[in-house]
Amino acid sequence: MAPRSIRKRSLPTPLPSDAELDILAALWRLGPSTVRDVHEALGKDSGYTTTLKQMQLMTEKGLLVRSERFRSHVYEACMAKEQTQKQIAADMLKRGFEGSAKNLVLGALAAQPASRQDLEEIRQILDDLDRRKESR
Amino acid sequence: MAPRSIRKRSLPTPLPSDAELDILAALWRLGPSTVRDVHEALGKDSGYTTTLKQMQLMTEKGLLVRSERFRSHVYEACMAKEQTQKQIAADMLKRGFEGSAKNLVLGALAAQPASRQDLEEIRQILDDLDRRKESR
DNA sequence: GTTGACGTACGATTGTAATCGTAGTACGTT
DNA sequence: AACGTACTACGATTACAATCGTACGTCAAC
Repeated sequence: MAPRSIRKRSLPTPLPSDAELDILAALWRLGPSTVRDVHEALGKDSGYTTTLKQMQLMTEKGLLVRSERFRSHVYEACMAKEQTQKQIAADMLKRGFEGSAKNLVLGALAAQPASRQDLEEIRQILDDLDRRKESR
Repeated sequence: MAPRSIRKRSLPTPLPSDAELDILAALWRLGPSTVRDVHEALGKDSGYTTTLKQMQLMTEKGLLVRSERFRSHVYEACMAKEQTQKQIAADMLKRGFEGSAKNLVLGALAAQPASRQDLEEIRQILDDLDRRKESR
Protein backbone atom coordinates (compact mmCIF):
# COMPACT_ATOMS: atom_id res chain seq x y z
CA MET A 1 0.00 0.00 0.00
CA ALA A 2 2.83 2.34 -0.57
CA PRO A 3 2.09 4.68 -3.44
CA ARG A 4 4.86 6.25 -5.31
CA SER A 5 4.80 9.72 -6.54
CA ILE A 6 6.07 11.19 -9.71
CA ARG A 7 9.63 10.53 -9.00
CA LYS A 8 11.34 8.11 -6.74
CA ARG A 9 11.90 9.31 -3.20
CA SER A 10 14.81 8.73 -0.87
CA LEU A 11 17.47 9.67 -3.35
CA PRO A 12 20.29 12.12 -2.74
CA THR A 13 18.21 14.93 -4.16
CA PRO A 14 14.66 13.93 -4.89
CA LEU A 15 13.45 15.09 -8.26
CA PRO A 16 11.24 18.14 -7.97
CA SER A 17 7.51 17.73 -8.30
CA ASP A 18 5.43 19.74 -10.67
CA ALA A 19 4.85 22.89 -8.72
CA GLU A 20 8.33 22.63 -7.32
CA LEU A 21 9.77 22.74 -10.77
CA ASP A 22 7.81 25.86 -11.51
CA ILE A 23 9.29 27.53 -8.48
CA LEU A 24 12.78 26.39 -9.35
CA ALA A 25 12.37 27.73 -12.85
CA ALA A 26 11.32 31.07 -11.46
CA LEU A 27 14.30 31.19 -9.14
CA TRP A 28 16.71 30.28 -11.90
CA ARG A 29 15.29 33.06 -13.95
CA LEU A 30 15.06 35.69 -11.24
CA GLY A 31 18.01 34.77 -9.10
CA PRO A 32 17.68 34.93 -5.30
CA SER A 33 14.18 36.14 -4.53
CA THR A 34 11.59 36.59 -1.86
CA VAL A 35 8.47 34.49 -1.70
CA ARG A 36 6.50 37.39 -3.01
CA ASP A 37 8.74 37.81 -6.00
CA VAL A 38 8.39 34.17 -6.88
CA HIS A 39 4.69 34.10 -6.25
CA GLU A 40 4.10 37.00 -8.55
CA ALA A 41 6.41 35.64 -11.19
CA LEU A 42 4.45 32.41 -11.25
CA GLY A 43 1.26 34.25 -12.02
CA LYS A 44 -0.84 31.39 -10.76
CA ASP A 45 -4.20 31.97 -9.18
CA SER A 46 -3.32 30.13 -6.00
CA GLY A 47 -2.73 32.06 -2.83
CA TYR A 48 0.42 33.60 -1.51
CA THR A 49 0.63 31.25 1.44
CA THR A 50 0.55 28.31 -0.90
CA THR A 51 3.72 29.44 -2.56
CA LEU A 52 5.21 30.25 0.82
CA LYS A 53 4.48 26.82 2.22
CA GLN A 54 5.77 25.16 -0.89
CA MET A 55 9.04 27.00 -0.64
CA GLN A 56 9.35 26.21 3.04
CA LEU A 57 8.89 22.53 2.31
CA MET A 58 11.37 22.71 -0.52
CA THR A 59 13.86 24.25 1.87
CA GLU A 60 13.34 21.36 4.27
CA LYS A 61 13.90 18.94 1.43
CA GLY A 62 17.09 20.68 0.52
CA LEU A 63 15.90 21.99 -2.81
CA LEU A 64 16.24 25.61 -1.74
CA VAL A 65 18.42 27.55 0.62
CA ARG A 66 17.20 30.47 2.60
CA SER A 67 18.83 33.54 4.01
CA GLU A 68 17.50 36.39 6.05
CA ARG A 69 17.25 39.90 4.74
CA PHE A 70 15.80 42.83 6.55
CA ARG A 71 12.29 41.65 7.24
CA SER A 72 11.79 38.94 4.66
CA HIS A 73 13.53 35.78 3.60
CA VAL A 74 15.45 35.36 0.41
CA TYR A 75 15.43 32.00 -1.28
CA GLU A 76 17.73 30.50 -3.82
CA ALA A 77 17.78 27.27 -5.78
CA CYS A 78 20.18 24.83 -4.23
CA MET A 79 21.20 23.03 -7.37
CA ALA A 80 22.30 24.58 -10.60
CA LYS A 81 19.75 24.62 -13.34
CA GLU A 82 21.89 22.43 -15.54
CA GLN A 83 22.20 19.67 -13.01
CA THR A 84 18.50 19.52 -12.33
CA GLN A 85 17.75 19.57 -16.02
CA LYS A 86 20.13 16.72 -16.48
CA GLN A 87 18.39 14.69 -13.79
CA ILE A 88 15.01 15.39 -15.27
CA ALA A 89 16.18 14.44 -18.71
CA ALA A 90 17.66 11.24 -17.34
CA ASP A 91 14.42 10.32 -15.65
CA MET A 92 12.44 11.15 -18.74
CA LEU A 93 14.76 9.16 -20.91
CA LYS A 94 14.60 6.08 -18.80
CA ARG A 95 10.89 6.15 -18.32
CA GLY A 96 9.40 7.28 -21.57
CA PHE A 97 11.98 7.11 -24.26
CA GLU A 98 13.52 3.68 -23.92
CA GLY A 99 16.73 5.28 -22.79
CA SER A 100 17.33 6.61 -26.25
CA ALA A 101 18.58 10.16 -26.42
CA LYS A 102 17.79 10.10 -30.08
CA ASN A 103 14.12 9.56 -29.36
CA LEU A 104 14.05 12.39 -26.89
CA VAL A 105 15.70 14.74 -29.31
CA LEU A 106 13.26 13.70 -31.96
CA GLY A 107 10.35 14.29 -29.63
CA ALA A 108 11.68 17.64 -28.51
CA LEU A 109 12.21 18.89 -32.00
CA ALA A 110 8.83 17.66 -33.14
CA ALA A 111 7.17 19.36 -30.21
CA GLN A 112 8.98 22.63 -30.43
CA PRO A 113 10.37 23.50 -33.83
CA ALA A 114 13.86 24.86 -33.34
CA SER A 115 15.20 27.88 -35.07
CA ARG A 116 17.98 27.47 -37.58
CA GLN A 117 20.32 28.97 -35.06
CA ASP A 118 19.25 26.47 -32.43
CA LEU A 119 19.85 23.65 -34.86
CA GLU A 120 23.32 24.95 -35.47
CA GLU A 121 24.05 25.13 -31.78
CA ILE A 122 22.87 21.59 -31.33
CA ARG A 123 25.25 20.52 -34.05
CA GLN A 124 28.01 22.21 -32.12
CA ILE A 125 27.14 20.14 -29.10
CA LEU A 126 27.24 16.97 -31.13
CA ASP A 127 30.59 17.87 -32.57
CA ASP A 128 31.96 18.54 -29.13
CA LEU A 129 30.81 15.17 -27.92
CA ASP A 130 32.35 13.48 -30.90
CA ARG A 131 35.62 15.19 -30.29
CA ARG A 132 35.63 14.22 -26.68
CA LYS A 133 35.05 10.62 -27.67
CA GLU A 134 37.90 10.87 -30.12
CA SER A 135 40.39 12.00 -27.56
CA ARG A 136 39.77 9.07 -25.32
CA MET B 1 -8.02 24.33 -3.24
CA ALA B 2 -7.61 22.49 -6.46
CA PRO B 3 -4.29 20.66 -6.56
CA ARG B 4 -2.77 19.94 -9.85
CA SER B 5 -0.96 16.80 -10.64
CA ILE B 6 2.09 16.26 -12.73
CA ARG B 7 0.43 17.21 -15.90
CA LYS B 8 -2.52 19.38 -16.66
CA ARG B 9 -5.85 17.61 -16.77
CA SER B 10 -8.85 18.18 -18.97
CA LEU B 11 -6.97 18.18 -22.24
CA PRO B 12 -7.88 16.14 -25.30
CA THR B 13 -5.68 13.36 -24.02
CA PRO B 14 -4.43 13.94 -20.54
CA LEU B 15 -0.74 13.35 -20.18
CA PRO B 16 -0.04 10.03 -18.53
CA SER B 17 0.96 9.98 -14.91
CA ASP B 18 4.02 8.21 -13.68
CA ALA B 19 2.80 4.68 -13.33
CA GLU B 20 0.68 5.14 -16.40
CA LEU B 21 3.71 5.97 -18.43
CA ASP B 22 5.39 2.81 -17.24
CA ILE B 23 2.44 0.80 -18.43
CA LEU B 24 2.34 2.57 -21.76
CA ALA B 25 6.03 1.95 -22.23
CA ALA B 26 5.52 -1.74 -21.57
CA LEU B 27 2.67 -1.90 -24.06
CA TRP B 28 4.65 -0.10 -26.73
CA ARG B 29 7.42 -2.57 -26.24
CA LEU B 30 5.31 -5.71 -25.99
CA GLY B 31 2.47 -4.84 -28.29
CA PRO B 32 -1.09 -5.83 -27.32
CA SER B 33 -0.85 -7.67 -24.03
CA THR B 34 -2.78 -9.02 -21.11
CA VAL B 35 -2.62 -7.47 -17.69
CA ARG B 36 -0.42 -10.29 -16.54
CA ASP B 37 2.05 -9.74 -19.34
CA VAL B 38 2.30 -6.09 -18.49
CA HIS B 39 2.48 -6.69 -14.79
CA GLU B 40 5.35 -9.08 -15.15
CA ALA B 41 7.14 -6.89 -17.62
CA LEU B 42 7.02 -4.04 -15.15
CA GLY B 43 8.77 -6.12 -12.54
CA LYS B 44 7.50 -3.92 -9.74
CA ASP B 45 6.81 -5.28 -6.32
CA SER B 46 3.26 -4.05 -6.25
CA GLY B 47 0.41 -6.49 -6.61
CA TYR B 48 -1.25 -7.80 -9.72
CA THR B 49 -4.54 -6.13 -8.95
CA THR B 50 -2.81 -2.80 -8.75
CA THR B 51 -1.70 -3.08 -12.32
CA LEU B 52 -5.12 -4.37 -13.29
CA LYS B 53 -6.93 -1.47 -11.71
CA GLN B 54 -4.51 0.99 -13.22
CA MET B 55 -5.12 -0.37 -16.67
CA GLN B 56 -8.85 -0.34 -16.16
CA LEU B 57 -8.69 3.30 -15.17
CA MET B 58 -6.48 4.08 -18.13
CA THR B 59 -9.04 2.46 -20.37
CA GLU B 60 -11.74 4.68 -18.91
CA LYS B 61 -9.56 7.69 -19.53
CA GLY B 62 -9.04 6.65 -23.11
CA LEU B 63 -5.36 5.92 -22.79
CA LEU B 64 -5.84 2.24 -23.58
CA VAL B 65 -8.23 0.19 -25.61
CA ARG B 66 -9.36 -3.23 -24.60
CA SER B 67 -10.52 -6.26 -26.48
CA GLU B 68 -11.67 -9.63 -25.35
CA ARG B 69 -9.74 -12.77 -25.99
CA PHE B 70 -10.59 -16.21 -24.81
CA ARG B 71 -10.63 -15.76 -21.07
CA SER B 72 -8.61 -12.64 -20.51
CA HIS B 73 -8.57 -9.12 -21.83
CA VAL B 74 -5.99 -7.75 -24.20
CA TYR B 75 -4.96 -4.14 -23.87
CA GLU B 76 -3.28 -1.84 -26.28
CA ALA B 77 -1.98 1.70 -26.10
CA CYS B 78 -4.40 4.09 -27.70
CA MET B 79 -1.91 6.62 -28.91
CA ALA B 80 1.23 5.96 -30.84
CA LYS B 81 4.42 6.10 -28.88
CA GLU B 82 5.71 8.98 -30.95
CA GLN B 83 2.76 11.18 -30.28
CA THR B 84 2.86 10.65 -26.55
CA GLN B 85 6.58 11.22 -26.49
CA LYS B 86 6.07 14.42 -28.36
CA GLN B 87 3.52 15.61 -25.82
CA ILE B 88 5.77 14.73 -22.94
CA ALA B 89 8.72 16.47 -24.51
CA ALA B 90 6.60 19.54 -25.12
CA ASP B 91 5.48 19.63 -21.51
CA MET B 92 9.01 19.11 -20.26
CA LEU B 93 10.36 21.76 -22.55
CA LYS B 94 7.89 24.34 -21.46
CA ARG B 95 8.19 23.66 -17.78
CA GLY B 96 11.80 22.89 -17.12
CA PHE B 97 13.86 23.96 -20.06
CA GLU B 98 12.71 27.48 -20.82
CA GLY B 99 11.18 26.21 -24.04
CA SER B 100 14.61 25.68 -25.48
CA ALA B 101 15.05 22.45 -27.39
CA LYS B 102 18.75 23.05 -27.28
CA ASN B 103 18.74 22.87 -23.50
CA LEU B 104 16.77 19.66 -23.54
CA VAL B 105 19.14 18.08 -26.01
CA LEU B 106 22.04 19.19 -23.92
CA GLY B 107 20.47 17.73 -20.80
CA ALA B 108 19.62 14.49 -22.52
CA LEU B 109 23.07 13.99 -23.89
CA ALA B 110 24.68 14.87 -20.59
CA ALA B 111 22.44 12.42 -18.78
CA GLN B 112 22.79 9.56 -21.18
CA PRO B 113 25.91 9.56 -23.28
CA ALA B 114 24.89 8.66 -26.79
CA SER B 115 26.73 6.24 -28.97
CA ARG B 116 28.51 7.51 -32.03
CA GLN B 117 25.80 5.97 -34.11
CA ASP B 118 23.11 7.76 -32.14
CA LEU B 119 24.92 11.03 -32.66
CA GLU B 120 24.99 10.39 -36.35
CA GLU B 121 21.29 9.65 -36.40
CA ILE B 122 20.58 12.83 -34.55
CA ARG B 123 22.54 14.73 -37.16
CA GLN B 124 20.36 13.14 -39.78
CA ILE B 125 17.32 14.47 -38.01
CA LEU B 126 18.79 17.95 -37.89
CA ASP B 127 19.59 17.82 -41.58
CA ASP B 128 16.08 16.74 -42.38
CA LEU B 129 14.66 19.62 -40.43
CA ASP B 130 16.96 22.03 -42.18
CA ARG B 131 15.94 20.73 -45.53
CA ARG B 132 12.31 20.99 -44.68
CA LYS B 133 12.83 24.60 -43.63
CA GLU B 134 14.64 25.23 -46.93
CA SER B 135 11.81 24.01 -49.08
CA ARG B 136 9.32 26.30 -47.46
C1' DG C 1 0.32 52.30 22.38
C1' DT C 2 -2.77 51.16 18.92
C1' DT C 3 -3.31 50.20 14.22
C1' DG C 4 -2.17 48.63 9.59
C1' DA C 5 0.84 46.63 6.29
C1' DC C 6 3.66 43.01 5.42
C1' DG C 7 5.89 39.10 6.55
C1' DT C 8 6.38 33.95 8.42
C1' DA C 9 4.60 29.52 10.71
C1' DC C 10 1.82 25.72 10.51
C1' DG C 11 -2.23 22.75 11.09
C1' DA C 12 -6.12 21.23 8.36
C1' DT C 13 -8.22 20.15 4.01
C1' DT C 14 -8.68 18.40 -0.60
C1' DG C 15 -7.70 15.96 -4.91
C1' DT C 16 -5.58 12.34 -7.07
C1' DA C 17 -2.40 8.60 -7.93
C1' DA C 18 -1.29 4.22 -6.33
C1' DT C 19 -2.25 0.36 -3.83
C1' DC C 20 -4.54 -3.71 -1.95
C1' DG C 21 -8.11 -7.02 -0.29
C1' DT C 22 -11.96 -9.39 -1.24
C1' DA C 23 -15.64 -10.93 -3.98
C1' DG C 24 -17.30 -12.69 -8.14
C1' DT C 25 -16.93 -15.35 -12.55
C1' DA C 26 -15.56 -18.78 -16.02
C1' DC C 27 -13.22 -22.77 -17.28
C1' DG C 28 -10.83 -27.26 -17.12
C1' DT C 29 -9.92 -31.44 -14.44
C1' DT C 30 -11.07 -34.98 -11.58
C1' DA D 1 -20.84 -32.01 -9.18
C1' DA D 2 -17.16 -30.30 -6.78
C1' DC D 3 -12.68 -28.19 -6.86
C1' DG D 4 -8.68 -25.53 -8.21
C1' DT D 5 -7.01 -22.04 -11.02
C1' DA D 6 -6.88 -17.86 -13.46
C1' DC D 7 -8.97 -13.98 -14.45
C1' DT D 8 -11.93 -9.39 -13.74
C1' DA D 9 -14.58 -5.96 -10.80
C1' DC D 10 -14.57 -2.64 -7.42
C1' DG D 11 -14.74 -0.45 -2.90
C1' DA D 12 -11.57 1.00 0.69
C1' DT D 13 -7.13 2.64 2.02
C1' DT D 14 -2.81 5.14 1.96
C1' DA D 15 0.50 8.57 0.59
C1' DC D 16 1.50 12.77 -1.04
C1' DA D 17 1.26 17.21 -3.56
C1' DA D 18 -1.15 21.35 -3.44
C1' DT D 19 -3.91 24.48 -1.27
C1' DC D 20 -5.81 27.59 2.18
C1' DG D 21 -7.10 29.80 6.63
C1' DT D 22 -5.67 31.54 10.64
C1' DA D 23 -2.43 32.69 14.13
C1' DC D 24 1.51 35.11 15.08
C1' DG D 25 5.55 38.50 14.83
C1' DT D 26 7.65 42.91 13.57
C1' DC D 27 8.14 47.40 12.11
C1' DA D 28 6.53 52.21 10.95
C1' DA D 29 3.27 55.82 11.29
C1' DC D 30 0.04 58.15 13.48
